[in-house]
Amino acid sequence: MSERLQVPRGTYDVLPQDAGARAALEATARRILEGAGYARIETPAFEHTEVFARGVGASTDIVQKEMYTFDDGGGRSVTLRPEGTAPICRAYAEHGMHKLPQPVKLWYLSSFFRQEKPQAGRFRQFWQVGAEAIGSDDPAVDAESIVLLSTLLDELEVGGLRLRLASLGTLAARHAYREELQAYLRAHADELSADVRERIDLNPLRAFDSDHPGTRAAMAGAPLLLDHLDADDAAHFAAVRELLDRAGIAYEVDPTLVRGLDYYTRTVFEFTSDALGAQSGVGGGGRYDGLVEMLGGPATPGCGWAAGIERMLLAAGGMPVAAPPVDLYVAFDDAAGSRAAAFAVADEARSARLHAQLELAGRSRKGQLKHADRIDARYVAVVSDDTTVLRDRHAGEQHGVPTGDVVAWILRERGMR
RNA sequence: GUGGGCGUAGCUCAGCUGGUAGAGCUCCUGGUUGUGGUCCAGGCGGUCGCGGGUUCAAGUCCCGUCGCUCACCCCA
Repeated sequence: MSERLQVPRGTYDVLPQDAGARAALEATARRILEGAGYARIETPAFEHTEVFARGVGASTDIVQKEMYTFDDGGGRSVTLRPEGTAPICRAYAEHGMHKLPQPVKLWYLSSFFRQEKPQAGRFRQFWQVGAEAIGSDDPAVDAESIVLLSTLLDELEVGGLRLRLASLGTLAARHAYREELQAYLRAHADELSADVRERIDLNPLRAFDSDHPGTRAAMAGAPLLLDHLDADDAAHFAAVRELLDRAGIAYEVDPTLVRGLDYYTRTVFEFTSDALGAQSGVGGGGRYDGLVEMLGGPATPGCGWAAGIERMLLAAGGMPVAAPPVDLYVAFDDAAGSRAAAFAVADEARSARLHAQLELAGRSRKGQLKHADRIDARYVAVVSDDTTVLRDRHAGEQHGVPTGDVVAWILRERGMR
């Protein structure tokens, strides 16, 4: 035997026993999002690398070290999509969707790829459901986005949820703040942990999350981005909060909430679950008012979110999904040469829209009946050329039926029930 | 990239101080039963992750390596 192959690191097979829960999640997402007027979109699994380099931001971890980038064979650099928002904004610009009624509301359920070291709730190919509303800067868009994700998580019974909310202001305000924070950190460098000190240039905001005592003390006096919003951004944030309050959505304002993609402006939010391990984020998103323009489209506001399928399923616990009912299981005696007759019965049953399964494993009579029990078939037909023994497993009775009449007999019985 | 834990049948796992592999479940067959479920018997299935080393002898000890997993970082 050759060496046994296995899936690449960070990927997994969705086996039949797990497919039901995923299908149920997809159905729930579809109902909620399409009910709110979102239409499904599917973009390619890979894009020109430029889409992410410009959209997600060249300085982010995603672009710097997590992308699967390769030559497409013709000298162009392409990248397996690491996230969904930039490709959708690329599509919005490419197809001139600014001429449609605004905002254009789109949802997706797709797989994404990041070259990270896998751990609980983190994979190299992972699935996200997401929603984007592009073309309006109304605070109601932000609030509606959050409410939709909140509804989805509630309906999926994702446990231990917490919602954190912040506003990043405009890109300009954010960059100005970043420099101010870096200056503050450098001024207090001797009070900070080595870890935080090393990251002043790369990720100064992380200093807020440190549990190092000296760092915590120093950060108590650090400037906060929320205090630096201009009047429009502050008003926008206040409006979003008011709508959430009226909708009865519980949240906490977290001035240190950062998201690792450069395109966010104004509102950002994240749902976490304490039912997960270290990767506690189940879903999050925010507003990205400059993104469409960065990708070559007209200046267009937008807002959206994405939630991890694996993490939602993990935090929701496995909800068992019933197997589809089997109406008829067609058994036969191969030694008696009844295979062809049985094959015809199964075929006819399926034409009549019955869920029918044919014996395919050469089982003994006992094995066939055991299998009928295992798949919980309503009827078992033991077929021979002329006469079939048709057993109603629920009623516990059986009849001899001419083989040609088996399907008609079942349909008639079912009509009478 | 760094660190912790783990790698024995499809699954869950036993194999004590080294002596050339076991159980339960699953699947299949036969018997029993009311033609299923129960019960009994049998069968399929493993180069003990891989490669070296020590030894008369290694799943069991030593070294290396690969894989899985959890955590750091970051994110969904």
